[in-house]
Amino acid sequence: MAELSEQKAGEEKRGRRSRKGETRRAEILTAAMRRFAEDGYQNAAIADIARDVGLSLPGLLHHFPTKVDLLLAILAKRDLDSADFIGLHGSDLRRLLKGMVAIFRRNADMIEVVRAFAILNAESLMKDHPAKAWFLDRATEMQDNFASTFERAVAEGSIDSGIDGKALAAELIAVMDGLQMLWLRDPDRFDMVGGLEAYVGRLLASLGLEG
Amino acid sequence: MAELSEQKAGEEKRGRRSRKGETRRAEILTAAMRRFAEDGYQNAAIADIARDVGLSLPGLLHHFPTKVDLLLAILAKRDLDSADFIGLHGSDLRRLLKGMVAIFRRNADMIEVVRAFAILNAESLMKDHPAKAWFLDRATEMQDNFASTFERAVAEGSIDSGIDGKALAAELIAVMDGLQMLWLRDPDRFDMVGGLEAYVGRLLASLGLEG
DNA sequence: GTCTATATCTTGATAGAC
DNA sequence: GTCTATCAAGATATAGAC
Repeated sequence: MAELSEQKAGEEKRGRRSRKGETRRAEILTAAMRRFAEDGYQNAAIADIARDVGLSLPGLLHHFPTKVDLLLAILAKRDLDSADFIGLHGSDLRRLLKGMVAIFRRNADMIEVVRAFAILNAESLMKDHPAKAWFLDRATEMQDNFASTFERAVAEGSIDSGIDGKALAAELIAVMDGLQMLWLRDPDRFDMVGGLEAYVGRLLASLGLEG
Repeated sequence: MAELSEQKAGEEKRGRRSRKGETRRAEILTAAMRRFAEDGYQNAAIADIARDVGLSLPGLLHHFPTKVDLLLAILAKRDLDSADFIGLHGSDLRRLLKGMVAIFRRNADMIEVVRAFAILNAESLMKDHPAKAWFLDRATEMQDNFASTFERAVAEGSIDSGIDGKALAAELIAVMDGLQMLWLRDPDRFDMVGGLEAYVGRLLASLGLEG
């Protein structure tokens, strides 16, 4: 939260002064994400990222003073790009689940981005990782959103009152994360979208919502 | 495969000469796993591992000449320890699924080991990671085992012939991996075992195998 | 089997010129 | 905004003594 507003303030300040500066920043972020997707954050060398965009290392550090700043900028950008998911917040259960399948379908064409965030997500489990808090917050928020959608469905009587919304929310996240990992390991042979579709279909059926 | 037999040959050779040498090796492997669980393979410093067992860095390198050797020894040990899972191979579907829950229950008391392998598993997605092949092989094998159990159940007529064994096998692995990740991020608040139990229960019910 | 000392490499970051 | 030059730290690995 604090990082996000700081970041936005920084962007505005620079944006006012130079349009080309913003382009550079965006180029760097794209290159960084690609490197993080291949080597993870800790193992990627910012000197390589600099060379990818035709800069020297100090040239890159002029835009992002430290490696951590670069990482946090990527996470902040992701927060802004997550508007599509936020749009699903408040939908009914069926719509939410179908929406997640749609997001997966779109993600299947953005393997670099998916890979970067899957790697960073796992990496953030490590001790003292600078993205630890961000991924924890994001996971908690997603879980709460899903849980409240399940619970709303119970309250409206559209699904059985015996179900555990929090547990199903966690399971859904687990399935999505797990399917992504399998897909990343073998993108050509594994059908991530079909996998989620099958799971969601069976889940809806078992909740009596299919037809 | 090649690494494993090489490793076993090495162990036999040393084992014949000194029993205390084997103890040292085991100590080092335990310490290494703990470090890898915290920092990952790439980020962990073997000098720290050496200090954990009261050795200097060259002292450790006498037992494992390179860092990669240390990693491969851990993976080879894991292969030997996986006997419990192999015992489930060939069981019927119901027994296999209940067996996986039992393994999860036992794993819930071994968080360091689970964390180490979850971290290494994710890390192995990275480019040129030395454990890449091992984790790919292991995932493929598990998937094949699960799939053939599902397919056997179909052949025996105990479940519907419309089901896709390979897809369900992948889904099961995804759920287990995903639940593990959620648990590792928040071990006190998240019930990994209960999560898998709920999933398996619903899966069996939807296949008409509960009661 | 274990140590001290050292070589070598890589990395993130700074100083200061242009 | 970008560069050259440089630094300081940390890592793996080796040499050689005990």
